Amino acid sequence: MSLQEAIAAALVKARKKRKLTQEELGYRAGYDPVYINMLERARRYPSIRAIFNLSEALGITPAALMEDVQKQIGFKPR
Amino acid sequence: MSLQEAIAAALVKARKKRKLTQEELGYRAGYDPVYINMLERARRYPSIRAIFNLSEALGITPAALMEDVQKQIGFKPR
DNA sequence: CTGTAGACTATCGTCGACA
DNA sequence: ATGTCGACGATAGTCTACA
Repeated sequence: MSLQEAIAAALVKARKKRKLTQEELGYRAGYDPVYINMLERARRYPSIRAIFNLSEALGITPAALMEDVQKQIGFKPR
Repeated sequence: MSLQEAIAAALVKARKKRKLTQEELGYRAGYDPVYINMLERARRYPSIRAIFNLSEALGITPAALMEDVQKQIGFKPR
């Protein structure tokens, strides 16, 4: 599983937990729904700015989102 | 303190803790030293990919780096 | 409600040079 | 060892439209 795919999966999971549509999330985070869709299909790497905006709209911390991603790709600092 | 500045501060702090130069960090993380310099002067927002690469080179987790940033800007999920 | 496409603008990240 | 510049190619993110 690539980093991009892990981010996509983490975003979908967090959004569904909050029972939001891609469109609602886009609106709340200030992004185009088409872009949200691209992120969830692993077509784009979000900037850290986007991560913060999306996290806030999702009601989770960026750190928590990162942890979810780390687990999926088995990240280990050296 | 802006998000950009918080990221810059967190990166400088982590790099100095590891006693690396900007050049060494750039080399280890696979980025141009000029770019590391830009990040540390708050001139660029790193992509999430860069965050992962930099974190690995810094020997910390991306989540830990994000927590440091969150604290500095007082991030609160709604 | 989600996925896809194309064309667009803004920003990331590289590179050579110099102080 | 760091800071700065300008130019550049690559990629983030927008917008309209349709299935």
